[in-house]
Amino acid sequence: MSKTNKKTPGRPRSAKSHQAILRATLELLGEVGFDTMSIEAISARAGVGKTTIYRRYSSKEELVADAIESIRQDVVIPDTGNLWSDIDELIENAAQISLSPLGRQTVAMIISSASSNSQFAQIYWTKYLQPRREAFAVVIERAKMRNEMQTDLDSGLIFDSMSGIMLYALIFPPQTESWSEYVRRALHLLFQGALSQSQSE
Amino acid sequence: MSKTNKKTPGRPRSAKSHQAILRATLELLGEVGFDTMSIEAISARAGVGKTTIYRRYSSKEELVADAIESIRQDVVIPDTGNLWSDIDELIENAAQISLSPLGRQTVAMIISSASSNSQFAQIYWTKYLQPRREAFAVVIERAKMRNEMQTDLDSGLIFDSMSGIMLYALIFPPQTESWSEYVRRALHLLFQGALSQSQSE
DNA sequence: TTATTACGATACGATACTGTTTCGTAATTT
DNA sequence: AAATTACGAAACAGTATCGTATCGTAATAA
Repeated sequence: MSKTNKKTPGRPRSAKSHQAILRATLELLGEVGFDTMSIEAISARAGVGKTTIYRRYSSKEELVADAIESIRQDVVIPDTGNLWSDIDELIENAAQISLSPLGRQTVAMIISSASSNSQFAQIYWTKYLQPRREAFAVVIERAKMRNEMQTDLDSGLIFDSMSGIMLYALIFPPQTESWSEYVRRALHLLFQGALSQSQSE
Repeated sequence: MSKTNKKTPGRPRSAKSHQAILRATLELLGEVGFDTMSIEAISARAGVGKTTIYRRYSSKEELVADAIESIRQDVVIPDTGNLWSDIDELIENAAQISLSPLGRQTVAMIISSASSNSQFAQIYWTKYLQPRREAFAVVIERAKMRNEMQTDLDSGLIFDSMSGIMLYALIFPPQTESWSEYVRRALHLLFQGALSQSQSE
């Protein structure tokens, strides 16, 4: 029912144009942000007619949602055998994604829309954060089994706190150290209480 | 050298108009956000001519910065004699400010500008967060003196972590409990590690 | 009173984007 | 070959905002 079934007559939609549109959308989103970005600018950069975009998407929201969707990365579940090594991997992973212009603008979009309509925030939560939150639960579970953590802690709450700290560091970048180092230090503070008493360092 | 020295000839600028402009700016900022907000709309709502605004401010950024500046609240330093009571007060205070539409839009503005130009983020940091960060250091210092906390902890880092958690909860509001309750729970997790061993609850 | 500045209103040209339509051409199915 | 659909380009009317300029009026200082 997918590619093999080419029953529609007429010229098919160009996959090349489609890719170009998504690419241009992401680039502009990162450069100027959602509000400032115009359909005209997207079509110009993609080298396609405005019509081609309007034929595919009926709103900018729809287009951007699809563009972001198209680059969704696989969820990583680190398993180094040690909690802090796992966390370091997560930090590096988060750094790559969220320190990019696109990452910043995505976050900005979510927040500004969060007050009036919660569309983007909902989508982002469900499609991006939720799976990672669940993957993180596995990491925590392993740490508990290795006796690195207290067993009664809420992994979801830990994930949220970690995310919050990272988000804050994204907006107000540390002056005297790198983002990763700063986040690592903050998470260490967070986990001090989460660690078993035997694991004081 | 201020009001008493009325040496300039001609009609003075209307303080009433000035107030109306700032008020309208804040209202619209909360309602539609920075990008969507037009000078025309502000002047219309304030009941003043566009000219009057352009005479005072040369850019929207300048106007908004002044408007936000005008409602800057005094820094609160709670001193209840108990760390958790102090923190509860801070949470309630933060809830009032940041859960409002204006608070949300302010945060959104800072984040979206953080990537291209860091103007707002810088201003917000210097004028808003920095003083509160320092005030919080006092709260922590008192807690240390009461022996409620380890003495070697970095109060700035704790403040940043708290802010991050609050920010995250602002964007992705908890579904099953109130914002304040959720934040309180997260901060409890954070402070578990910060508390002295004798103060396990 | 006179000079000076601010006021609100309105008009202005300029720019930019919207979403639609029309056009001749290209690609694909039947 | 014929029918059908998509393509990019261009023109379109409509809307919105920009920042400036001009107006007659109001308020204040010298």
